[in-house]
Formats: sequence, structure tokens, C-alpha cells
Amino acid sequence: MTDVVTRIAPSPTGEAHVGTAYVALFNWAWAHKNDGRFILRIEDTDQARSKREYEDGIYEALAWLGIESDESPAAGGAHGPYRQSERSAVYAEHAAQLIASGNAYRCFCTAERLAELRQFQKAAKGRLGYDGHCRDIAPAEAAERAKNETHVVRLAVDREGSTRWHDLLRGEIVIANEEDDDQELVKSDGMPTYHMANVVDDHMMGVSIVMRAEEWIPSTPKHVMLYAAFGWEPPTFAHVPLLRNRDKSKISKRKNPTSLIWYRDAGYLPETMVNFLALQGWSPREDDEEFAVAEFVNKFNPRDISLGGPVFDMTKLDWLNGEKIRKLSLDDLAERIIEGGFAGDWSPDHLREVLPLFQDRMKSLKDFVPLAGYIRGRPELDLEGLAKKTKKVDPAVLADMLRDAARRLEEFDGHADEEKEAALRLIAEKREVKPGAIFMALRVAVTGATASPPLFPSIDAVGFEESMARVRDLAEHLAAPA
RNA sequence: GGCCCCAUCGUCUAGUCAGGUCAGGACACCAGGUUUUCAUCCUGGCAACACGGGUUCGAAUCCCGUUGGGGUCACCA
Repeated sequence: MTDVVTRIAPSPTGEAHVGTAYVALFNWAWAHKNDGRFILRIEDTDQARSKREYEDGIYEALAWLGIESDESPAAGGAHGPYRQSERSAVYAEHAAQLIASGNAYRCFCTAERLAELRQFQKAAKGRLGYDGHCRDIAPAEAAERAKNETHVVRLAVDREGSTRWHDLLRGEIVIANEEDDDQELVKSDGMPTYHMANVVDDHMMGVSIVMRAEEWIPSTPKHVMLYAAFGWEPPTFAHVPLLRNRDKSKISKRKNPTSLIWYRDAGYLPETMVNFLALQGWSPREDDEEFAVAEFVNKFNPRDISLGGPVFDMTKLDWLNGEKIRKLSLDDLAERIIEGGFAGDWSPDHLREVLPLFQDRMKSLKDFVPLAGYIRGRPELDLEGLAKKTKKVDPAVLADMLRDAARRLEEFDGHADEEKEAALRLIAEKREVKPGAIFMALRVAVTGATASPPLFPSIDAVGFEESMARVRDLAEHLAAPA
């Protein structure tokens, strides 16, 4: 079996995209599983839109996810450079080769003529695309004119017949050649277009399987033609589905967060993202959908990718993140919160001390600070919620019980929680009030909310004195006439 | 609009290639249990083969058509 060589070839024209990570993940996993190579190639041939900061963003995001490349602009490798803007000579040489073999030709048409042509074609409701105007210029003449006229290089596409390939996921795909026009291979600025650079690089870098998004299907014939024109064996193509918005359209930042760093900053664990992304099209045979990266790599096969365009569902992402957070050790979780910048001004020691109270309640690393806020400062009291939960109890009685409770808790300081609980129950029973009421009142007094971590540990975390002060304050408030 | 891709619960999916278990799981939702609340955890429930033909003893599965959704038609990738 030949070596498995895969790649991800993002264009640094925007923030690192979740779709890039999705496709990268499959490519990385497959290479990894087969002890092959995974290449990160930067496709920065669009000089106007490509930016170095975006390229850095791609490295940062992939590193965050643990998707490490064997060859890349940063890591180097035997087939570099891996930044297309640094490979101009390679493309020029190959373009010349195609021109010489008659598979490509120089085109001197101006942007204006092309615009007019397009307008005319639209008006006539005819087929859009280049009309081959410069295709018949004698090669010698074209070469002469090229010395001082700006021009592009176009692929000379067969007008007849059709082009086919066997897609690993979709089987035989056949597209009539008349669907393709003579696509630009080299732009007037000398840079190659995607089609040209992509084919040349994949071949030279030894890529064995091209796993990419399905939006590339319509332009694959051009690539197949190019491989043929060069006399090269094309790689295996596997077109994976596109991630979708809720309305099924291609995922976009207008309708979904698409920036990988956004997810990091929102408190998602990288392993959550990897697990979730893997689930978009792939599934473990077992029932458990929560799995580790290594397990995925071990079982993954691109053949098993399902083809329906998966809707990116944040609800399930949140569940998965909570699941992963719960499985973390306390130390690990604390470190993630601190290292990730989610600790606010909590000291590491204090954070670690109270973290057990909140681990089960977090869906995001971001949840800790708001959840634990009551421990370090007087919380806003949810009086309305308390009133709702203690409807049948007179506020004055509640206040009275609260004072009583504070005294009892002082007496029972140092005793087991069970004993404290029993003592508090007595307070309620004495007044023929449901025990729940007193616990709820204490809970709101100490934590501010009707839903909180367990009461006694919360009191310990807040500090006994401070907790009792809060209890008395609430009692006073409730006793005051409305 | 032309071309191409796709089609199982609301969502992610198993099952489709080699037709034959009440179409399985997960998320969400609902109900119950545990918990002094919440969360966790446990139990149960709701919920799908887009439609129409054909082939077959038998179709989610194979074929055709329809419908629906998506992608693409740049000197962007």
C-alpha cells in the first residue's frame, strides 16, 4: 500500500474557520492512523486578501485543537516551501510546460472585454464562461506579445466528451466538458489560481488522497484535466459534506459562530470541538458518542463519512462540553480555567478549593466565575424567586425561622451536616412549615439564588461568619413591613 | 436557470454497498426517581425511512421518476 499523505490547504483570508478544522480533522486522523504524513499548506495566492495574521490564526487554532502537521510553513519538510506565494517559480515552470504541450495558452483579453462578454451571455441567457477568443493565437505570436502585454494563462479544455473520476465517498461522478470553460491557470499578476497551484502542489508533495469540502466537486474536472495534461496520476478524491447552518445553507458567520478562536474564548474544550466535529458525519459503532481523540483516530475511516450535510447544533456541543468538563480531574479543570483566562481575579488556590461545588454545573469554562460569584461577594438576592418557592409561608415567620436557624447553626458549628440538617428541620416543624422553606430561605440568603450548590458546603465556602451575616440581613429584610 | 451532490426522529446519526430483527443510539423535549434547591445520576416516554412507480415471496436498503434541500457557474479559494 502506498503511503497515506493528506493535507489541509486553507487560504489565510479570514479568521480560522470551523470548516477548516472539520476537514483538517479528518485528514489529520487518516494520515495519523496510517503513519502517513499530514501537510498544512497555506494557499495565499490571492495577494489582495491574504494576510499574515490570518495565517498565524490558523496555526493557533489548529494547535489549540491538537491537530499537528508533519509538514507546514512553520515545521518545514522535504517538499517545501509550503506557502504558495513562495512557490512562484514552480508554477511558472509548470505553466510553461503546459503551454509548450498545447494544453494551455496565453490570453490577452482585458477585464473589460470579459465583463462585456459575461453581460452579453447573460442577456442571451446563454452559457456563461470564457469564449476561447485567444485560444487560436499562434503560439509564437502569443509568446512575443507576452513580453510586454499583460495576460493570463488558460487551460485549453476539450469542448467535447466528459470528465470523470471515482469519488471515494460518492462513486463515479461524470461531468460534461462543455460545463467547463478555459479556466485561468495563471493570473495577470503572475500568481497561479487555486486550480493550478493545488494540482501542482498536491502532486509534488505526494498527496495520496484529497479530502476536501463538497463545494469543490464542480471544479474537480478541471483538476482531473490538469493531472492528465501533466501526465500525472491523480490522487483519490473524497468530497466530504459541508457543515450547515440551521436553515441548511453552508455554515456562515452571519448565522453561526465560525471562528475557532471564538469557541476557545467561549470556554469550549479543544477535545469537545474535536469530538463534536468528528460526530458531524462520522459515528462510533458503539452507543457512546463521547470519546477521546485517540479512539477516533483509531476507528476512523473516510469511507464511513456520511453524506447528508450536518447542521451544526450548539445544543449538543454544550452537552458534550459539560460531559468533558465533568470527566476532567479537579486539578486539570482548574488549570484549564486558569490557563484559559477564565478565572477572573480568583486566586488559583481559592479556585481549586471551591471548584468541586461547581464542576457538575458547568457547561463551559466560562461558567465558573458567575456560578461561584456569591462566594466572594454579597450576591444580588432573588427575592422574587424565594417568594415563589415559599408562597405558603408568611415572610415574618420566614424571618423568624432564619434568625432561629442562625442561632442553631452557631450552636452546631463543627458538627456533621446531617446534624445541622436535623436541627433546621426541627425549626420548620415547630412552626408547622415544610422544611423545604427554611432551606430555601437560607439558600437564597447565602447564595442569592434558588438554585445553587449544596447549602452547607456553600456556607463553608463563603465563611461561617459572613454566611450568618447574610442570613440575618435577609431576616431583617423579610421582617420589615412591605 | 444549466450542471452536480444529497435525502432515516426537531438535531447528529446506525442500518443502505452484499434486500428478510417491533427501524437502534445520542442530543433536545416530556414524565418519574435520587437530591433540602439546582446540577449530576438512574428509569421511562415522545419522535423518522420525503412522495410515487417498478423489481422481488419480501424494499429504509436495488432501479426510475417527482419533490425538497444544498453546492457551483470570478484573473476568490
